Amino acid sequence: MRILVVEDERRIADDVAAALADAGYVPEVVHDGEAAWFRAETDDFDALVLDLGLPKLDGLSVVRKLRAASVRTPILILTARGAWMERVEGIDAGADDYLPKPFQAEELVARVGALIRRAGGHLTPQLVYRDLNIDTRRRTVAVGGRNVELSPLEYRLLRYLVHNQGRVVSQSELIDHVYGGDHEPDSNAVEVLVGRLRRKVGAETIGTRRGHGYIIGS
Amino acid sequence: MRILVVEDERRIADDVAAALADAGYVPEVVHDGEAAWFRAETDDFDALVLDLGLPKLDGLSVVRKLRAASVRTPILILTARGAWMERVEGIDAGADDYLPKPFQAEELVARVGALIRRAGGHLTPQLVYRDLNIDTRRRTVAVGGRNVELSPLEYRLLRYLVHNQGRVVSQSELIDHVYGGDHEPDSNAVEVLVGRLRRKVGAETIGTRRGHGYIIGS
DNA sequence: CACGGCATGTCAGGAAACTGTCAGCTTCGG
DNA sequence: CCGAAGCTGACAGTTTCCTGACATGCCGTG
Repeated sequence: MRILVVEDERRIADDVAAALADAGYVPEVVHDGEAAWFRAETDDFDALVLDLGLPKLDGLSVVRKLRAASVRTPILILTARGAWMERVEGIDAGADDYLPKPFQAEELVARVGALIRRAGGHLTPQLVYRDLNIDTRRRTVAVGGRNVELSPLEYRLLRYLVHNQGRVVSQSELIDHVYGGDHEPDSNAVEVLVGRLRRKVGAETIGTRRGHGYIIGS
Repeated sequence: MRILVVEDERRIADDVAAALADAGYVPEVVHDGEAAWFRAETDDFDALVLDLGLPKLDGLSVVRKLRAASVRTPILILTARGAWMERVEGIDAGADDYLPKPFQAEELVARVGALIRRAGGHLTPQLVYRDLNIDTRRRTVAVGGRNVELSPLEYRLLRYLVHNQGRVVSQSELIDHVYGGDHEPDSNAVEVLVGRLRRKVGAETIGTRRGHGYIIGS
């Protein structure tokens, strides 16, 4: 499931993208209205998450232009708290739902899920690699149908690898995405974590590319 | 039977609430459109009584948004005398009936009763998980057929978990939805609450995902 | 008003899980 | 066969969660 996230504030955009990725979606982020319009009209997303205060072309105009162009992708708009005018205008312009800032990442994910379900009747996003299955709603992992208990870090690591399956992921990239960046650089924490994860999901699941990083699904 | 009354004029709101309470309903009063939207979407009422001239978010928008969000609760709108435009718009927006002001309290109660009867099976007043049953109208909880007394917070917590059964719910999400967001961030109130709830409904009902949150229905 | 009861938050102690560090070992590439 | 990279078991510090005890505040009753 691909989601286009349109938000100019870097921090919020990153948070939203991370939360969506958490849930098994594939977010793409752009930072201004023109890019949003171009991407949404050119490509086919399952949903849009759209901030209203945008550079170049404001969010409402994006909604109107897309609807005028018969783009029916469900749109969730983000509005400042109490700016009810914006909400009403947004709905009028053709948005499907709104979420007042500040919001819980979980709530955004839930709303996006609801939008997509309403639009197309799809199910909970699941990440799959062979007989390994990550249910992002339950936050459970099953291998060959058998449930496996993972710690928070193990879960994030596995999710990131499965999400990027077929690609080699370097240790520093993992530190960025699993630990949020700040971590002792010369530490074997990742190696230890990978080891523990392998014991739980099966050693053959995660491959090592000596000197490059780790990979799932060679 | 729970009725959400949305009316900004204090006197009218009180009268309506009193009349409904007399008739055996359980009224809840809010005074602006945003609160109405929040309560009606979050919770499960048997009917809405909705004034049109509201602060923050007008009544018609509330109706439209609720219907857009698939909230099917029957809605009775209150309109000024002779404002037939409003009535048409209200019905168009998805309201089920209207009552021109001024009105007799008895008539309002009668109409509300008719609405609820007409709605019949639309609502989901029962939340169920295994042998645990929540009657949202009576606000009662039964486990294995035996009634269990819950405090207000315990009830809300349980309802939220059952409503989201099969999904891991983080503590911060619970703080948002059970406490309405404002709460000391480093407090173990949620843990204590969960503990007390477990003692009442059976410890095995609520699972802990260490580092992730709580879940019902693993 | 004093009282008790109830709901709920805070705190402290402890158990269990989580995770980083380290040292020694294995494996791989050249 | 060597060195570097990666793996692993053991250990310890930290975090998370649970629980009982206590404090506080509210509310209805006598």
